[in-house]
Amino acid sequence: MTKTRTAVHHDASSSSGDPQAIGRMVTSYDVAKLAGVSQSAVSRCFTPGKSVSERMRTKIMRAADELGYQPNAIARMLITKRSNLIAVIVSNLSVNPDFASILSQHMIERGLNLLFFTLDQDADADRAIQQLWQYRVDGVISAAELSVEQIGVLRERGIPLVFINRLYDVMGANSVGCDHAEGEGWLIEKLVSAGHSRFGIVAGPEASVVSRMRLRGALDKLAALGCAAPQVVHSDFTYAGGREAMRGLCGGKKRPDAIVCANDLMAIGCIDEARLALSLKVPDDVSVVGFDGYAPGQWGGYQLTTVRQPVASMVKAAVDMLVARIEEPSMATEKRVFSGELVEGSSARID
Amino acid sequence: MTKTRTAVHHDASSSSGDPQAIGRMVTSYDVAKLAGVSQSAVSRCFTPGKSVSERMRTKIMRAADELGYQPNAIARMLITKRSNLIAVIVSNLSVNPDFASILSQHMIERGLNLLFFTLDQDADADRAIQQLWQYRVDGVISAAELSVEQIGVLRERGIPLVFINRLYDVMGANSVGCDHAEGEGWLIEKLVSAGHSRFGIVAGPEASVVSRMRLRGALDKLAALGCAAPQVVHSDFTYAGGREAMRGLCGGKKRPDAIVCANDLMAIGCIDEARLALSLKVPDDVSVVGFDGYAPGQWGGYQLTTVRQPVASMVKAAVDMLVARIEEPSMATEKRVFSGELVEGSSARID
DNA sequence: CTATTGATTGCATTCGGATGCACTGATATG
DNA sequence: CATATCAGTGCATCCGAATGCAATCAATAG
Repeated sequence: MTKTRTAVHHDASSSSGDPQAIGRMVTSYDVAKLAGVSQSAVSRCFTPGKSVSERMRTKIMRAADELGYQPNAIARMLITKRSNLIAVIVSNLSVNPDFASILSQHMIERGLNLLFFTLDQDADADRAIQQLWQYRVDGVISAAELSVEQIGVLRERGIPLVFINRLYDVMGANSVGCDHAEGEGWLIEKLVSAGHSRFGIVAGPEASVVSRMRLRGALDKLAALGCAAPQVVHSDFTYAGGREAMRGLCGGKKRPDAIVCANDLMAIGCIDEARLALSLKVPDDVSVVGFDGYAPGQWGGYQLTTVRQPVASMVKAAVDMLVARIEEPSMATEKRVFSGELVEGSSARID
Repeated sequence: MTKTRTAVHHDASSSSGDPQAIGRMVTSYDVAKLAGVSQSAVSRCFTPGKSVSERMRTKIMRAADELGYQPNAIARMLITKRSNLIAVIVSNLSVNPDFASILSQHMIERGLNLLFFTLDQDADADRAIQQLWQYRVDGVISAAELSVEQIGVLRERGIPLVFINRLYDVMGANSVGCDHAEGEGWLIEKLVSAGHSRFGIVAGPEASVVSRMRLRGALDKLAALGCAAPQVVHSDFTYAGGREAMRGLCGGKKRPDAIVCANDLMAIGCIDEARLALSLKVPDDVSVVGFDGYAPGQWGGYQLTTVRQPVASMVKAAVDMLVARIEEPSMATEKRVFSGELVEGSSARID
């Protein structure tokens, strides 16, 4: 039986006059045939940690090289039930551009590959979850918000999940994040102690968890320091949104002397609006602070005072946590919270 | 035999006291058993275009829903030899941040999924190629430069490849790109006809194909218009690199009156350097133009004159071309070149 | 010299869905 | 009424690598 099969394989591969020319895949049987060993031997040879004699290894490797053989990950996945695939979910407005790049490096080091999903519409999340399940990914890293139901689906199916930059209090949702409230508190402290008293806050969308945490941090600190309640407007995390928000905040009679933005991009918008449209000097007339560590915020024209999120540490932690969970599924749910790093730029008057 | 097998499956799944709780996967056999039909029927039911009666379809679908069945893409891939996976290769400095997002949308529409590779080190490219081959991706879109050997490997293995934003003249390399030379020519024309005569060019790295094409376009047009040879410096496509290049160009006695940058980010760096360090007015003292359509370039402070690459069209074309090639592998190699769109901002004096 | 141990190796089976083939009815045609 | 046609269906097999088990063989121990 096995012999027949091997023969068939050989026949097929030797009929190289195949016009389609895509050439039948080289399989472990082909290598086995050429090396004069069994298919099992070839398989073991390509599976780290299996016992193979040196003689056999070199024989097989020579044959494999000659044929250009690479194990078929698909077939391997089917039997081992390990795909070495990690699904990464990002929403279009989320995150840092180099997030994907950093993540990718960590994956490479661990021999994992990235199945990438972006969410533009709400329906996309369900589709993504369906797809990643069909591909039997080993785990999921999400930089986008998911509904409780969606998290539940992953939980039921036993797919390890780690949120990055979103701290959830949903059962089974591991997460890695930045302490938004703490960082926002630092900014407020700095601003208050430098004498600012009329605060304007440009928050993100009401639905954004991240925005809510940052807002809460700011409000709590202001209250703790006995400051007057700030003027709060909600925007959309974009540059244009920041400009518009600034226009709104400075329209009234008592213009704020400090603007606290939920992210750097909006802060940049605020600065541009202040300088270009409102003829205000930053930071002399108004201080502006952001949150994130978005690279353009550090350009010469802005030099934003902000809290930089430790993206590299967060990504590393997320991958570590995910891998740990894959290897030990019963692990307890865990949150890892990193402090941000205060960046004192010249966009705010803080002595 | 089949019955035995089905029975085994059922036994396993009914022993739900399983502590590991990851719960055996639900297979088409389970669904077939519950619906009282054959496994083939279930398979046909989930394969578009196969003939199944309405009665059977509803029966099967009900059973599938009840068990939460989703076909296992891995097993399907193994037999159909179609993974519905597209590898996307980007180098860390390449491209537009929203490139991935746009691409993802097109993929979703076609039922394809994205296997994502970023190249940070040179060795990464070979690793990526090895991996994507192991996963038997249906095709590759590369926004990074690959060596002729690497392209050759893909060709030999019959994996369709489309470059995006890199036009190659290598056999078998399909590509989609922007007409860099043309766009650069437009910019030069505008600048010359507005009276600029002393040109400084900030090119990208010498090795960058894109940079070379843009440089060539500028030089050719300048020569065609009978202008004096410009001063050319090579930089690295970064903000800091742009600033440094500007410092270099303006160090001599005869300062250029127009700076042509190989991308927008460097142009932004040039503008900041001019304004903040050299106390030059842009565009009064010096005009600066870029290339790309990088969003921050359009912020109020910069309003860059540039050529916007039609990213959306390019991505769509790349996906179309790739899909066509997957379906008809013998298709001739093709290049699709899009014209950019001239954006006349206020960073250059062009009347 | 024989028994024991442990490292290699091959065989047969398995993963889960797709599909060629043969078979069943039912409808359409002459 | 006999026959051609065809949509539906089940059976058996296949895709390509991993692995439990048994067999083999060499080396060490007694």
